[in-house]
Amino acid sequence: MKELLYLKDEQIKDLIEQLFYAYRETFADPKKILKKHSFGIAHQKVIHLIERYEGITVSGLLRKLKITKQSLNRVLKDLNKNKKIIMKKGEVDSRHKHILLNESGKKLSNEIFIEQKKRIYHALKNSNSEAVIKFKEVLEKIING
Amino acid sequence: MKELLYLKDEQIKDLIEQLFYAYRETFADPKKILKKHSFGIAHQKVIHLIERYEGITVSGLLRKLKITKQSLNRVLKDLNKNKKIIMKKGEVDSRHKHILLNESGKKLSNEIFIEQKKRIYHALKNSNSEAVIKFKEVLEKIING
DNA sequence: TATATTATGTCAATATAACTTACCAATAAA
DNA sequence: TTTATTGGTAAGTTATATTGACATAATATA
Repeated sequence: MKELLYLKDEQIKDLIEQLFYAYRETFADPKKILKKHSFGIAHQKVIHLIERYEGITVSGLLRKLKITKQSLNRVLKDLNKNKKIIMKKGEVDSRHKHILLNESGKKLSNEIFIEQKKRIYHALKNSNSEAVIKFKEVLEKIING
Repeated sequence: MKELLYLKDEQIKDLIEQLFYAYRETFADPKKILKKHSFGIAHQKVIHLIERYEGITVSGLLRKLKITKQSLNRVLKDLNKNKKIIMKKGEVDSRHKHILLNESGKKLSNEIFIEQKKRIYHALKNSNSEAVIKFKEVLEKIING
C-alpha cells in the first residue's frame, strides 16, 4: 500500500486551512463597497447569484445558499428596499418569483466583482492555464463530495 | 493583447462561487460532532489551529483568525470550561500564554478531522499528484493576494 | 373535483459569531 | 523611564442564521 505524500494527514489539514483563508480573503475584499450600502456578505452572495443566474427563483437561491427562507428573505427585502433588484412573477408557473438585478443592482454587482477579481486574476495570471484547469477540477471534486 | 479563456470574467466568477461552496461543505462536515459538545465552527477553527500549531499564543491565534480578542476569548473560555485545552505561561516571555490540546481535546480534534478528511481525501485520490500540487499553488497565490 | 404538494411570505423567539469602545494589569523593549 | 506588547474583561450592538408555526396562492395528482 503506497502512501502518497499529498494524501498525508498533514497535507490534508494544510489544505483545509488554506481553503478557509482563501475563502475568507476573497469574500472580504468587497467589504468597503458593501458597507457603503449597509450590505454584508449575505447580500454579496445573493447579488452574485442573481447576476450569474439571471431570473433565478427564491427556491433556486435557497438551494444554492443552503440557508432558510427567513434568512434569505431578510436579504431580499434589503435589496428590494434599496432598489437593487426586480421581481417577476413566473409566466409558466405563477408561484415562482424570478429575481433580476436592475441597473443600480448591476452597477453594484460590478463594483463588488472588480474588488474580488483583483485577487483571483492576480493568482491565475501567475499560474499557467493547466494549473488553473487542475485547480477547478479539484475544487469541483471537493464540492461534490 | 491575448485574452486567456481562464482569465475571462465568467471563469473568475465561477471560481469565486466554487470557492464558497468548497469552503462551506468542508467546514460543515463535522457539524454533528461539534454539536455533541455544544461547539460551533468558531471552536472548530480554534481547535484546528491549536492542533496544528501546538503552543500557539493568543495573539498568534488572533493573527491567523483575524477576529477580535473578545470573540476569541469566548471560544477559549468554552474550550477551557469543557477541558479541551491547557494553557502554559511562556518561559521566555511570561506575557505569552501558550495553548495546547489535552488528551480530550486531541481526541475531539481527531474526530473532527476524520469527518473533514473524507471529503478532501476523496477529491485528492481522484486527482493526480500534479493536480494536487497545482491546486495548492493556486490557493497559496489567492491567499497571498 | 378533492386532496396533496410546492412556492413564497411572515411572525416570534432564539442562537452563534462577530463587532465597537473602553479600560486595566503585567511584562518587555526602546 | 517611557512606550509597546500581551492578555483579560465589561457592556452593548450587529450580522447572519436558526426553529417552529402558520398562511396564501398556484399547481399537480389521485
